[in-house]
Amino acid sequence: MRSSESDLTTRARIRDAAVLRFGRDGFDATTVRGVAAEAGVSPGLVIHHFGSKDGLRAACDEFVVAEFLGRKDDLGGDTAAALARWLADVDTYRPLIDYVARMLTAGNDAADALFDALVAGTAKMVDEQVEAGVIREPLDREVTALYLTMYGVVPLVMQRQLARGLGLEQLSEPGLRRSTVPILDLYTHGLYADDRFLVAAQDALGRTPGPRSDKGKNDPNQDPDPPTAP
Amino acid sequence: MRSSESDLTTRARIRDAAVLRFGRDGFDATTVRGVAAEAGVSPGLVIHHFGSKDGLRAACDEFVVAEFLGRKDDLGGDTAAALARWLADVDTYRPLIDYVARMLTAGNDAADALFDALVAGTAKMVDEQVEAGVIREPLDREVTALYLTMYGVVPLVMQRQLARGLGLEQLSEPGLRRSTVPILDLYTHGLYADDRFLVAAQDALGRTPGPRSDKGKNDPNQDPDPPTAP
DNA sequence: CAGTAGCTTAAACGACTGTTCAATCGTTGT
DNA sequence: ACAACGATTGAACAGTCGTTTAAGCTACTG
Repeated sequence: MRSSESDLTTRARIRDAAVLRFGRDGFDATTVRGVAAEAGVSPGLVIHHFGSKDGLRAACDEFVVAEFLGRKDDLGGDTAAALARWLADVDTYRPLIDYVARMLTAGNDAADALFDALVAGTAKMVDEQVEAGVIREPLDREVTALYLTMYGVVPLVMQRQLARGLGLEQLSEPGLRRSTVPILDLYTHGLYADDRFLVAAQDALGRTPGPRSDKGKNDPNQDPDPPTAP
Repeated sequence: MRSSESDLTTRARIRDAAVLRFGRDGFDATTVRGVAAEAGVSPGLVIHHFGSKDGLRAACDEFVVAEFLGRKDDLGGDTAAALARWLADVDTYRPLIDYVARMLTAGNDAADALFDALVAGTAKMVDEQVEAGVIREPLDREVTALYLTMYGVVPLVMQRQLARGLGLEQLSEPGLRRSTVPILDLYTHGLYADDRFLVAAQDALGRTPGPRSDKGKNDPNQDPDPPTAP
């Protein structure tokens, strides 16, 4: 995904064309013939190099993940930094971003491995920064790291809706810039003015699923995040 | 999506079968023949009732969205409550949940309309609860509502990864229960121990994109959420 | 009872799909 | 120069897809 045109192996050109198409249109909607046309070769050559369409997908998975994790195989490294690096330059990395976004909602083994690496990276970061006093001690580090990871990648997965919500044609760096401060504000001061919801949930869930939840329950104000269920 | 078997119009049975298949396997991977088999009818009948596979999708979109927004067409209503209601009883609503999750990453007009309704509902809730003093005044209500909406639906969109991260086969009510308190903790106390990141970002972005960002920039600790870009 | 309108089916059509295959081209090694 | 081998192509194959069509079935209306 660097040189714009030739001076690349034909195999690499096909792979790049596939990353582009898979990311832009999705795996099912992309045809071998389409990839071949994008790469300027015949359909048969695509199969010759990758065995099958699924083999092509596997090669793309491997390439994009390696590109994303920066080729250093020490998982749990700087995944968040890599994500930020990509998003800071969304126009050049768009094909890779789109591909990763598709992967994260795909549901195959490669996608699972990628997500696990992201969660591991976030968990490592949480541990380090809690140690350093930058982050509060979360009530549940594991679950917190899991949700922080999901919150971190959801702008990729839902980039269409995010761009529309920001009033943009497509995701762009200035658009994302507008998000930075409000999100840091949320992560710094939280959303709620006090801890009444938290206390209510702790009261209701702390004991074995009991009856009396006379406070957290049917107050008209529901929060927009995952459920509570008395 | 209520009665388990018959006493339903054939058209409704086909529609329910389609919601199930579209949600479980995705639109492209679902065949008209598969929907017909699921509903116990012939493929031709599916087309007879809905005109085309895309017509079937449109009917499913309309049905699921109506079911989700509770049939009250006053958009911006209790969408968060509806979401919580579904997730509190994830096993019975799984087909609808899966379908909505697919919609939100689909990229058609119906999906856009659904997401807009969700954002509108969240924005309304933010306004009300800020008024009531339950929620702090966010720095940017619009962007905050947008991200709160995405954070609210990401457990649906990434339910596979969420379930895996929680150590479950598939999303279940007890699993989600474990998430409640840590998330409320995040929304109550925030993540960071102090406001150094927020202040740094405000310093860097407050003025016109200037040079001097001697603090917020290259500190080794990146946060897992969308980018910052000096 | 006759007739008509809609529900339903089985079979087929045409367009696409991933993949195969034989043949050609270009390069390299000897 | 020749042989050998991988790269590459165009055409073809078999399968699946969405959709069409003609015919049968059911149920209600006159």
